[in-house]
Amino acid sequence: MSDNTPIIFSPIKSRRSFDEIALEVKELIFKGVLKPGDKLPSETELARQFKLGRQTIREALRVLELSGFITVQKGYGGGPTIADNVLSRIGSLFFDALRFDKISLEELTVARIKIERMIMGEVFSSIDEKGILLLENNIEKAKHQIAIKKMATSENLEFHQILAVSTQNQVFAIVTGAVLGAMGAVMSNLPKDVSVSKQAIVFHERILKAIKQKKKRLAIKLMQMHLEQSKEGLEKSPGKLSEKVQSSGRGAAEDLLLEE
Amino acid sequence: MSDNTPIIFSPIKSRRSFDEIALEVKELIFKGVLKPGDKLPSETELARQFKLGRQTIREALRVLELSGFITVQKGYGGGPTIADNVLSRIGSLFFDALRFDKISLEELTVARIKIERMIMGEVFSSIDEKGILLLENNIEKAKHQIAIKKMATSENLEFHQILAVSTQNQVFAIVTGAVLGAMGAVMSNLPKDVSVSKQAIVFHERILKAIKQKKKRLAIKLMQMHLEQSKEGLEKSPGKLSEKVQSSGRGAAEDLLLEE
DNA sequence: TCACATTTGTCCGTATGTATC
DNA sequence: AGATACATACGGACAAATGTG
Repeated sequence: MSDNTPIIFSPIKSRRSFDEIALEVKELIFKGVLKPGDKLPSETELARQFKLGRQTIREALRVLELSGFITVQKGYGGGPTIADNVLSRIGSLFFDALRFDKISLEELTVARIKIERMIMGEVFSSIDEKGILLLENNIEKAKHQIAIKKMATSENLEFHQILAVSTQNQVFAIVTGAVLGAMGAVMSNLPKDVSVSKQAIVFHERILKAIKQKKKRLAIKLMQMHLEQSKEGLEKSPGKLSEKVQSSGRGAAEDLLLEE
Repeated sequence: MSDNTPIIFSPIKSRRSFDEIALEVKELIFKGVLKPGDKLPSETELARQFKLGRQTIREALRVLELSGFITVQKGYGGGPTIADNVLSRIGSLFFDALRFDKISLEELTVARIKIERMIMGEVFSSIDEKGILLLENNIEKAKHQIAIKKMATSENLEFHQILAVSTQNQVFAIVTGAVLGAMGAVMSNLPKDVSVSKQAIVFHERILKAIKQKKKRLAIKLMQMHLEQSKEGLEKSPGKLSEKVQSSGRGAAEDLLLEE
């Protein structure tokens, strides 16, 4: 009940030095002083400049890394580099959230249908030639997989991601990426059946055709049918996502942490 | 081209010990062995159990903290506690993405309208008495804020979150939580104007009324109007978010990092 | 109010692994 | 192969915060 209080804000109690350092670097990035590809000084050098210990600097770098602002390479010529991974971090956190909340397969597929239906509606006002080309190439790639008797799961998911990207709205792209990531994880735990991939490709071709012909209602309808069919396929393999997705950790830590 | 491939997974090159520790703890959380509220052992104790240095443990804790899985408190009785802040982390990363100019305010608000419109459609088939009660309570809380001449921003955002939760679909709740988190971050950087909160509450009351009367089309229409109005309000504060949000950093780090 | 214990935050010095030249 | 530069990791120490008696 009290758990329904909104999420949203974390109090600004950053009196930890490494948080402040991370914040300063972020500000420099937002200002454009530091751009993706730029290299930050090494840990020891940063420690010298900020007059802080290396441990503190390291934790600041962890913060920046986990927020998608830098990557770190070791070895000669390595060190922290400004990156642009915020979106992919959002995607992977989203996937974590799915697992954390133990979302059911039912919920996931239902939400996917609604979301992709909505996106299909958006695509028509924004897709360009390049987007259509991407879709065509994707279908070719998928067909090639089938031709060599392989599943085309990731190619087929990519079809939907391309559609989301075609809305020209990153928010849709992020949300879809996250949901499809979860779907991919589910599907990777399913028995392989090439005919499933084949069915999907047929739908993708029909959807693409509808897009080319600017038949919006048809495209939306086809998408709906496509996803409903896919949903039914998934339902035949029983179980919750929370059970499906769990990597079979052998629980080394389990005993330790709980021995108390 | 190759950059269009979906986000989703980061390569598993985690040869760093702290990444592995973080992963192990995450798995325990996913499995349900560790639940929000549970306390982890102290840093020194963890170091002992995992047979690692305290520094390594600390970095693992940073990873977990930045992913929203734990919070850390200092002092007696403090230490790491399992938390459920993944959504708020996603929200703040969304906000980072906005400032990084990866997402425009336009994109965010447009996406929000489409998503909430969709959710409004779902609410009718799933909301129960409890949900309606939550909405009523929320409006009361918001009104109380206004009564004492305060903004009701977070209360008003919560209204929308409650709607998303009412769909009984966690995916919608998560997506909405992330988007609203970003909206909240945006709004917190806007000049305070109680009349804005007031306007929103009026709409919320009308929407709630429509829900009670099972007038689906009306509710959707009201939601759309409400959000369009809110969007216009945001657009009046001129410029891009990236300009608005900059905290006037005095650039202490700037000179240092660039002196090379 | 005053110690006191616990735990994070921060520092230093040192050693090891790793990638590049 | 060897030297260099860097991140990774260890151990020990002290400061600062926070709750208890």
